Amino acid sequence: MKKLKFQQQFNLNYSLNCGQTFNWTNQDDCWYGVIKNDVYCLKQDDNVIYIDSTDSDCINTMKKYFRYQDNYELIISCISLDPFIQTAIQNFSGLRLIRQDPWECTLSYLCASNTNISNIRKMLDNLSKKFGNRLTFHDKQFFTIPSPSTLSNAYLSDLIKCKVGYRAKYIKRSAVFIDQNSYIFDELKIMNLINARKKLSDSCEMFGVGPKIADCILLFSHDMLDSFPIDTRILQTIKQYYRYLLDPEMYKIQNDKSTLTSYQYEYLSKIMIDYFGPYAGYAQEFLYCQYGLSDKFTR
DNA sequence: GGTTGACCTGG
DNA sequence: CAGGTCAAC
Repeated sequence: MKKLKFQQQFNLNYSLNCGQTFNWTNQDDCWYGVIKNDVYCLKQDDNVIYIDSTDSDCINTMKKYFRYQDNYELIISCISLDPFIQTAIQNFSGLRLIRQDPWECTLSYLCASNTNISNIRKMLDNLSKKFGNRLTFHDKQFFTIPSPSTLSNAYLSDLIKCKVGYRAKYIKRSAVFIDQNSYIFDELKIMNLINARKKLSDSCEMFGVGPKIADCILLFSHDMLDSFPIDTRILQTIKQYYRYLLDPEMYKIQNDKSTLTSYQYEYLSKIMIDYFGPYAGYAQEFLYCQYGLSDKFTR
């Protein structure tokens, strides 16, 4: 059992359970999860997390994963720009962005289109059980996220057995591409957000990755903290609380079709990033969580 | 270039 | 209807 003490605010439950990552489970008063080829068991007490793991270097892994070096106070003060987000920040104080492995993140969000969080969890779980490696820890079974190489060799029919539906062909094709071109993730890291998003979403090789999923990949696994993914929740939030930021021309976004055209997406993204600044991605995560709260009361 | 409908699956 | 994207107008 090792300890990691955070100097600034940190909340493990919010960070693991806010819809950024989908392969952590809470069992026996402990968060269990797999990163690459290791199992981690995490508990929080005040600003300390207690780590039990198969990874001998787990402290450093956790520091990276939970963005230990981010200046949390500074980031929060930069995005605390209006009463609405201030409320969200208070409600989810200690929520942090997570730095995921690029492929694990890509696979997760390939599963995420037009479905809900519990279903994303199930799809990833099915894929890991069928194609991942089995690990045993604390007398429990865990499975690694399957590699691009494994999934590139998978039959479409076996992917479909994992209940991923029409996403099977996205997963297969993207796995084939990443298996042979894994350097693309390094190329993306030195690009700016606009170009990186374009490269990911325009590439027909990254089949199934549009602008929204591209933004998630860039925010959660490429350190692009200005990325501001716009999903249905965020779109509703913008309509309700940030409409005043939009050009009058763009008011037509009010028509209640839930999906955005790529043009509308890029426009809204620019507006929100201009507003929230270089840490817009943190703002997005607070707004996403806040919507989860208010949704239950207003609908 | 901007719209529209189909799409696996589960609650 | 849910953390969207693709293919056809």
